[in-house]
Amino acid sequence: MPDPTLLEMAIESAGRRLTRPRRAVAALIDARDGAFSAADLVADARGQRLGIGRATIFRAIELLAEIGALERIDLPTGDHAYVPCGPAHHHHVVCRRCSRSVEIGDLGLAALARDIARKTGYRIDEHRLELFGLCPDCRRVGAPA
Amino acid sequence: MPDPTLLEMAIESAGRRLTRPRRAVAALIDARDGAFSAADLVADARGQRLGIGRATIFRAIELLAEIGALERIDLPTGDHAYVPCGPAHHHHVVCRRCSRSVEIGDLGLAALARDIARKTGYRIDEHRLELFGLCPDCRRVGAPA
DNA sequence: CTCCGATTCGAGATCGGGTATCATTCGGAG
DNA sequence: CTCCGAATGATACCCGATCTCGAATCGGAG
Repeated sequence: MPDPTLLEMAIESAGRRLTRPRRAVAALIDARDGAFSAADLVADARGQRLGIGRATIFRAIELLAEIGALERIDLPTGDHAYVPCGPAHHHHVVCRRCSRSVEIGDLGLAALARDIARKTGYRIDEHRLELFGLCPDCRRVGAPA
Repeated sequence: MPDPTLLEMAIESAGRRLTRPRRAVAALIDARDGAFSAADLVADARGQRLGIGRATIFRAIELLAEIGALERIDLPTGDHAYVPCGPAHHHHVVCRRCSRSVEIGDLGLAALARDIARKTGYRIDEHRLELFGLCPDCRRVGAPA
């Protein structure tokens, strides 16, 4: 197994077993380069006749999300998708056509959250910012939708 | 029908029929004062022996969301919930204990989005910011969780 | 007020993402 | 190499949400 991927290393350094099915799921995710749904991975696995069980794929996604190598985002449609990402606090910009996403840093949001906390009296524990649009490639190629 | 509620007026002014089941759903929502799930409304309706069909409740929610009187938010758990709200662009702060929510204005987010667009090259069409925490009441009452 | 067509409803089937169960297999520490 | 708990996979199941379709309702025209 040359060239252990980032996802594989993340699993290992989290002290979880690096099993064949998990490697396979990691490979599927790497092959995707963008946000994907659980159903996408299930379809990919079936298409490649990997003998990966449906439940295993969901469990692998759950695991990767737990260790912070994956994050669930909520599409404007209400569907769930997942994006691979690093451990630091950040947010995502997702292309609504090709699903490629980039991470962006905090960008002053923490300060904004504090501001909101002060104004509303709420204690803010958690926030989520998601941005959707067209990536540079899709802007060029497609109609400006 | 004295005292037409905001939700009912929203339906009417959108040119949609103001039917009895829709009024009933609007009343259920008004009685809730906070974020709720579709399942909550279904349970409420059953509890009150309103003869409202399941599908009708979902359709009413969909309608209210379409006309902007309701907005779907995505809880950190991945579940969907809905909050009644006005038509202007805004975001929500939701109490994770009692589900009461307050709207907050744009607060410079549009500018932030423009900034992000410039940095990433994406064309940002849509963004969503959701904040979760404890409302003032729940801060006082409960343990500081 | 009455009538009529379009809209909306209600009941139930169905769909699809996600989870639970459980016997079997596997990773990897020792 | 052995061994045991973690992980797997097949399957059944759960539940939120949607689809279908005949029946009931709404509300504007007359």
